[in-house]
Amino acid sequence: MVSNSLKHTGHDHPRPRSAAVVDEIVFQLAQLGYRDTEPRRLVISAAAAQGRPFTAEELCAALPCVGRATVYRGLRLLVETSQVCRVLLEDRELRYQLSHRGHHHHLLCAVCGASADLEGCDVEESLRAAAAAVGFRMSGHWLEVYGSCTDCAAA
Amino acid sequence: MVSNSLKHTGHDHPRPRSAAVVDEIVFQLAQLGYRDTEPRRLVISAAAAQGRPFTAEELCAALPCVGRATVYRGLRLLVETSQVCRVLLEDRELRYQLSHRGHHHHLLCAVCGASADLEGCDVEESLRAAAAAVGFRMSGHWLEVYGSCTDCAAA
DNA sequence: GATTTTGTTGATATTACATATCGTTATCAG
DNA sequence: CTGATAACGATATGTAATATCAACAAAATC
Repeated sequence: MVSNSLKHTGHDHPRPRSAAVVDEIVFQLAQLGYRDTEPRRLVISAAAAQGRPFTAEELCAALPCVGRATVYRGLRLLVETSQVCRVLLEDRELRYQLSHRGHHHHLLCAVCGASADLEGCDVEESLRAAAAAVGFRMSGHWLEVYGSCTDCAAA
Repeated sequence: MVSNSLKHTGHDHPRPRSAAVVDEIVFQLAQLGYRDTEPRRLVISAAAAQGRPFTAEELCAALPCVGRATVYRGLRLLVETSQVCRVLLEDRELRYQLSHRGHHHHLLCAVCGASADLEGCDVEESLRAAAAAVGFRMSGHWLEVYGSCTDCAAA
């Protein structure tokens, strides 16, 4: 049974890295009362296997044996529990990717589609101050940065 | 003829402010080779009449006498020519609003839907530096700030 | 281990939003 | 005025996501 092998945490046979990620997320969900199901594991596994930000449809295509509704529901659940975060492309296409941190921003390569996390940037306070100047009380923000990654900039 | 009265720029009868805005935008479009048509003026006029960020559907509803396709085309033209800018709500709903400036950001009230422009905030350089630290060459960014306006914060 | 409870699944229909098509119409240059 | 062509609009089509609901399976209870 696949789910058994995924639950297995021994070291005798090295498993793909992603399996550990799936186990971890399933565990997090269990803590919140969400069940451990085969289709849900498949969705998580497929999401973890993506090398770059992906769309819901791409996940559906990668999981022909899982119903569309289940993929969408699973993805929404992952977003709600902050296991996956939304990424907005320059052409405003909505994509997703695993998130390992809390609040952060993305650097998106317009050429190859790669994504990197933006570190060491605290716009938070300067935004809050600018908002206050206009009488706004800031509660959140959304930021995406577009450009080209090292490789694509070189080529 | 309505378009004639709109073109009129005399001062004898004070016209609604928005008429001047429409004339200005129509002029800008003419500079770019776009024709001055009645339906297009209606779209621009309706967009200018909105008190807050609006959706394409809202414009369609406000303009029952103009075809949907025309409203969508007009809106897209206005975005392409930077006369109108896109606003992304927290629930990722896409809205529009007249833009009087070049690049700027929006403060969006989650309660009443009001929007204000964010001034005196230059995240540009700090973002560029943070991106460069990861090897990215930044070409642009998208930022929306959410919160509550003065009135809604008080209530 | 069997049974009950209830969250979950998935085929399908439906909704919402946006664009494509294409014959007709209106604008504007000459 | 007249012709070339941009623009219009009714409609069809496409796309993305959700709603429905009977059947199912995971976890709890007995």
